[in-house]
Amino acid sequence: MNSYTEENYLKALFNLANETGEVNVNELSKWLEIKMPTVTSMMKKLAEKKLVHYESYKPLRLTEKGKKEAGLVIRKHRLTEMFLVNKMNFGWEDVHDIAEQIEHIQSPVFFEKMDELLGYPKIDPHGSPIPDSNGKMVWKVYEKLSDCKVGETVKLLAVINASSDFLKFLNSRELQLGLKIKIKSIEAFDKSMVVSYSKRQNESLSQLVTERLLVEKDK
Amino acid sequence: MNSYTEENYLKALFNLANETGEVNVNELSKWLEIKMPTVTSMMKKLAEKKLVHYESYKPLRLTEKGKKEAGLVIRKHRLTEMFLVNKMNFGWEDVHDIAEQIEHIQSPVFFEKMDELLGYPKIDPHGSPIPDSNGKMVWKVYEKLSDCKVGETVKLLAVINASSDFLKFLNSRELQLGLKIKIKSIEAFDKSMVVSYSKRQNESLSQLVTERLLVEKDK
DNA sequence: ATATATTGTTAGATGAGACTAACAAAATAT
DNA sequence: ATATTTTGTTAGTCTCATCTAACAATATAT
Repeated sequence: MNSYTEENYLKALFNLANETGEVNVNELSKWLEIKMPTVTSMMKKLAEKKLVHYESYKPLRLTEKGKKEAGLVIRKHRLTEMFLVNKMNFGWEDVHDIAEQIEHIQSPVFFEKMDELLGYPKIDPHGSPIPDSNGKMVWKVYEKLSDCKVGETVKLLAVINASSDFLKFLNSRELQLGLKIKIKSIEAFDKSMVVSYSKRQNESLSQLVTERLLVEKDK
Repeated sequence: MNSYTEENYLKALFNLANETGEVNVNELSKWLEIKMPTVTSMMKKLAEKKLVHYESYKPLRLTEKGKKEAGLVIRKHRLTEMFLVNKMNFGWEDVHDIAEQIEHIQSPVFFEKMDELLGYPKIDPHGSPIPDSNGKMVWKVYEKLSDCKVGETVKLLAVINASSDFLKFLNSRELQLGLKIKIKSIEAFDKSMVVSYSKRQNESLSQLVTERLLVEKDK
């Protein structure tokens, strides 16, 4: 069994991993707001437990075992977010901090029950995939709205870097997952986009917004 | 803010308090399965925080502040148990260990939402009162079934010392809160009772059982 | 290619919450 | 009333997860 703290390191390693699965000590340190020496020593501990590949001065990598256990923590987090939104009527902007705590509850049956009550969801309220009970997660291939072209119509399927403030902004514009968005124009100067969706015509979205919206080309 | 550990001590002090509100170090130590020296030092810490009245070699007593904070932890515990049973379809025998963890979640809004979804319940699934948002709790005056007389008809309103095994036993006899129970006879020898309720006629209940069932005389 | 900046490690300290061993006070039994 | 048992405290140690200070390795810039 991993401690509360260890679970947080595993989750962070998973979330920060680049294409090759590597994470730097410094990155992890900043992300967790924990000083580097503490991170180093925890990495040695996780290496002992065969959860992390650790070599001095080399980037960190989760082992297969580490990936699985990290995936299971993320599963608990995302199931919780989904439960909070769908069963407890929280807004998607309010669930992160609560899920951050509930993800550490030790009770398989508690999360199984959530999963069942939710009807075995595949994605969380922000469109992120929920890992399966083996910790395996598959990201669909989405495109950033910022990479789309004028005239295209796309479907909003996920948001990334979903801070509470960003989500509140989306709420204020009635932007929610599943919406069809039509790109009317793109400002060459600042890459801001004018888009239309549902009853909203010609809303302007800055690049900071459009690069956090993940979409699929409408078929 | 009190730590996870401090919350557990407060809760234990509250639950163990006798009529005068006193608890011995030894009792607390056994209850928490934590050695006495550790308990003593935690009591000094809680005394520093004005949560406990502590004097060497004297019994422990929660301060008013301590009572309130303990009540709030118990409130979170019992709201959680109610939520698990009423909203997540857990059996009353399966909720204690999960609630024991969730009671420490730091998120007032999370528990307010539970309370709201449950319709502001006054008692938990075992019939124990749920403290109000100021930590105040009122026990109704119940009687033990073991103190009732032959011929009386009573209503089952709460269970005490509700271990999972005890609750499973009650399940097996279809004994649940709200039932009307008629006392047919009492065995002088071992104080066991023969009772009838719902479709069950002449079920025999040992004294160990009857003294854990809290009832109200039928009016 | 060397100086500088950044990143990472080692060593040692800290606080929380647990422990054991030893002792002291209070309660109980003879 | 004294001896014994039970309860409670003190002192010191341990582990976990954190920190700072100092140093070492690697990366970057001139």
